[in-house]
Amino acid sequence: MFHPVGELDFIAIYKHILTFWDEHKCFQTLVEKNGSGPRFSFLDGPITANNPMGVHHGWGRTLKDLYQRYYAMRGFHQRYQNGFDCQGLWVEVEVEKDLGLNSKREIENYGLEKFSRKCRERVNKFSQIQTQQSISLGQWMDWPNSYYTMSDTNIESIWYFLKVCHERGWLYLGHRAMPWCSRCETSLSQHEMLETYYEVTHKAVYVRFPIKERPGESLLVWTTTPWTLPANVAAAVHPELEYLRIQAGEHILIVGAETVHRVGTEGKDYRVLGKCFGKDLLGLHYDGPFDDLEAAKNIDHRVIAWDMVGSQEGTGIVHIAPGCGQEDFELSGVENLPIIQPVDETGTYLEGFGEFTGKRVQDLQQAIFADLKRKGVRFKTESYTHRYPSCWRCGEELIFRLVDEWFISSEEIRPQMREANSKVRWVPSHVQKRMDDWLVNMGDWCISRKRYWGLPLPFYPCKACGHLNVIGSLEELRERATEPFDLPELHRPWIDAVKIRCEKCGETVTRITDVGDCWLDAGIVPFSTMKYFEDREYWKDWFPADLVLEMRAQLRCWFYSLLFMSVALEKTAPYKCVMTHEKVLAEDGREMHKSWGNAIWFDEAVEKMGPDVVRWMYLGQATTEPLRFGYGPSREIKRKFLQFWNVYSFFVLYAQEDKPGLVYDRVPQENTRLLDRWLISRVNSADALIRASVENYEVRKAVIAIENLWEDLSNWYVRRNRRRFWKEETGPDKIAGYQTLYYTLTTVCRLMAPFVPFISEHIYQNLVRSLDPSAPESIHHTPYPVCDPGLVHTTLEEGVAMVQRVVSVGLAARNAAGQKVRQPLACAMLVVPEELRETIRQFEQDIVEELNVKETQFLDDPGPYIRRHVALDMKSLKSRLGKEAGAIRKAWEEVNQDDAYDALSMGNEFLLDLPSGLVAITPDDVRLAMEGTEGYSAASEKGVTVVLDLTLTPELIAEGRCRELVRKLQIMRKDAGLEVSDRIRLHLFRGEIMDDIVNRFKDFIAAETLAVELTREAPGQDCFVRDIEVGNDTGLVGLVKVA
RNA sequence: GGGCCUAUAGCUCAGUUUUGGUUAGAGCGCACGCCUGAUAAGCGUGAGGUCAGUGGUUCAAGUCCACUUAGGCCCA
Repeated sequence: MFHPVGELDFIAIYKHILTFWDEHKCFQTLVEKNGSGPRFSFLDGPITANNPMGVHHGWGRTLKDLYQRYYAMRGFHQRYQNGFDCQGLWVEVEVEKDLGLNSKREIENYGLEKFSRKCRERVNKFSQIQTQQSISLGQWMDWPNSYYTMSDTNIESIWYFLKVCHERGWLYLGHRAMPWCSRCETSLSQHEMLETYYEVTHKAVYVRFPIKERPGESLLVWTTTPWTLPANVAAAVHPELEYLRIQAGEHILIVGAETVHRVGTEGKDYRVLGKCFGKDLLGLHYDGPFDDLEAAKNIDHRVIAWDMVGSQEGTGIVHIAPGCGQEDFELSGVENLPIIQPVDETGTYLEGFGEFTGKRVQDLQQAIFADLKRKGVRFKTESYTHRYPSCWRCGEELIFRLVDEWFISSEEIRPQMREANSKVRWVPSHVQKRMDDWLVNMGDWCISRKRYWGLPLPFYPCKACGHLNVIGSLEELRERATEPFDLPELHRPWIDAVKIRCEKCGETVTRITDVGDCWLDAGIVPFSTMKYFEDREYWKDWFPADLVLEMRAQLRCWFYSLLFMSVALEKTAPYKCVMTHEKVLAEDGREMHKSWGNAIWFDEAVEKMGPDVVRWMYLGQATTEPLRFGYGPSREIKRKFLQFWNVYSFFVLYAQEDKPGLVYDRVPQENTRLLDRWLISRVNSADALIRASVENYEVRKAVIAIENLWEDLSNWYVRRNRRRFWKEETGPDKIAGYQTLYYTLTTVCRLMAPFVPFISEHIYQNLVRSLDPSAPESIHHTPYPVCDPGLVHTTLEEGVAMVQRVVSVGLAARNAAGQKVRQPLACAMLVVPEELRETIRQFEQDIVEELNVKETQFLDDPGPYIRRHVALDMKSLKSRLGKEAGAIRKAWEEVNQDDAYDALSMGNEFLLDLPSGLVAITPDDVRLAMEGTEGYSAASEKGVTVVLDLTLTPELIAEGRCRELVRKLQIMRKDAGLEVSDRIRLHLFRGEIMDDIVNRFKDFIAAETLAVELTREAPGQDCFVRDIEVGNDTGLVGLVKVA
């Protein structure tokens, strides 16, 4: 039979169950069991195997596991392939830190071969750690079969993709200004700019550009990046904006009309001389601030038109340096501007920049300012706070510089991607529009990185003939290589040694040294991991994925690269549905931050809360809102589980005694009570709701449905049925009760199983497997329960809900009258909806017991028993009617409250006759209250009114005192340290009340307190003794355990 | 400057679409109490809301529409 149930210990349970699954190979059994089932294709987004997992990873992983487990219980065959993202700057930067390296030069000195080995080691180490962490969260995956984006297969698949792009003419080497990290010495692509903008305060400078054609007059230009001034070639104005010619001190300046206030303090120290439009300034020439430098010597600085110039920004005149900004660079094409590239990869000034040469951008500010001052063109400086991008990896502020990078053109594919996106189901739906916005705005995809540990781009540009050779596979590389090779892996530096023959001219060609954007690595996985090249039939079975699920930030990373590559290769989206979730915050609503002390580590969360609690926290949260993760919420969750656990514990406690013949997976049919059928109905209607919610990606709804089921099970079914299980004999009624509870507990566990795999397995093992060894070995091998509509009784569920409300309202009426529940009352009169009377009548006994009344009656009209009272809401009246409110209050004292109540409670207005005329009082102006008339107490809520008859007969009073006495005896039993089943001898000594009560209720008292002997003699030395007070009487009581 | 999301009790959040409809709900916290055969558990009652604001549609708006404000996210 069952094992006794101890305390709820999530940690012990999960550890035990993990071992159990492992020893019994439960996951493998599941995969085999569903091997011939319909397919559910889930595609796992690769997690970067670079650090231990954080709690923010747990959300997605829990959702992923929920869906895989749910569809597994529904018999679906799945791949269960986990993925690791292995390449790119992420890994390099961490390895650099470990090795104490701090630049590309240091890496090269260290040796690329050793460096690549270290990167691989790191990935291997953390993929193992992350695997263990995921297992502890309960994730079931085919772990040994995880894919790694650094694998040769993955790399070759990307090569194929790149070759396809090349064949379509999409691939090109671009020369552009890119956001650049001078520490990592690489550019950042558009999607790497995500979450890289921070509030930064910079020193901004106003600089004069003296106009050649107008001696003594200058353009005033403002910039937050003074280091770019040596690269200035032009000044841009908006042709349609108004500009002012002003006298400021000794200078005459040209400034935008709307920004002129910046020139001085509140406009006091300048004088307007004239005005003009931007177009009037076009073509003017000016002296650049650094014309003395070799690199800027022959530049012809002029004023150009640009309609992106904002009227509020800076001075309305924009400094243009095409070598230092993307928009500036684009403008240089339109305006045919020269381009000055001031810095190298490390942000160091190149030759030709005088004293700046050899210095880094970050260290130059003072020198530039000093130089500008010396030349007399520095107008003023100011601190300026704005959002500025920094490197997402190392935190270094980014600069913009001109670089050669490889791009995939997005013009041709853009409409196809938008079309494909329109067929995808996004959860939540508005993300689809986000994706479309992103696609509309996406620039060409910059795929090259000037780094080491990454996908080697298979580009072999021929210096002799200019032809670009793109290799599409390892086999092709072998065929075209100048000599045979043996590579340990497709990575730098090994691959760099391979040279090929140009297919055009036959010249020997070397690979470019660039590696690829890591989103290429991740975007190819629907092909590389689904046997696109080896087994097309298999691929067709699994592509496109039914579900992809990641945090929303993946929109322009993984979701984007997946879509791009899949549309390029197959003209279709690789996913049918994409579910996204928001980010995880600390309990206080802020980001988790080590230094703020609000961070919780993943391992710590699992070890302290238990994985089931962690999962419940994730699954109970709307995926559209950030999750607040913390110990406070986890305690609340544990309490909810405890409610269910206690029912389980209660059931096992009694079932072990009585050993009723229980049958797994059978709905009790015979001898059931109405409340049994109600519970069975609740389970089945919840089942339907849970399934629908999960399948519609409304996981939270399912979680709430389960919690409500726990609540009804514990707080109504068990509460109302407890005495049924105390009975000595085990008759048909009791057996039906057991089977109902058994059916419910095991079914609810199976409903919960995909959500909380550990605790549900634990209970299943005890309730099902220990009883029926032929049942499936694991709860996760059982089919997900199917709602039987024939067992759902809507009227019954509504009726019980109404009974629950009657009880609640009745207790409120008791509370209002100050009558404790233990004092029996004669009658509760109920006003309830006509159509539910019949159902409610069947539960009269429940109402009678819960409210402790002798009987219930239905009432058509509570009128004679209640007094209505309408209180004015003076605030509302004052705001609506002003001064009249006082007069209304006076007049209100004369109003018949019943009439007013009736009118207002129906939502109508009530007309009040004032000397000044009729005033309409609306339901918003009042508060409706109800109280019992003399001798009655009443309360009302949502269509239910309960009137209690408060009249106490001597008989009722005596019974109340008896219950009081019994209660105090029970406390004594507990204080005496007795077990609940211990039998006692009871001494009721002294006190008149005893005589009366004992005479009337002797049997009742004996039964309730398990007294086998009840005596009026004085308690002896062996007794636990106490003076107690009942009503106005006191007495001496003793009790002692008897054998 | 453009787009998307959010705003409900002290706190954390349901409810809002499909389908506008009685007195807007829960948990936590707080106050008071009950129960004592689930017991280092369980339960009840209460206080606490101008449903961000304004306007509109409607017999009827927390719910639909428009605008405004505040916060968040994204783009530029």
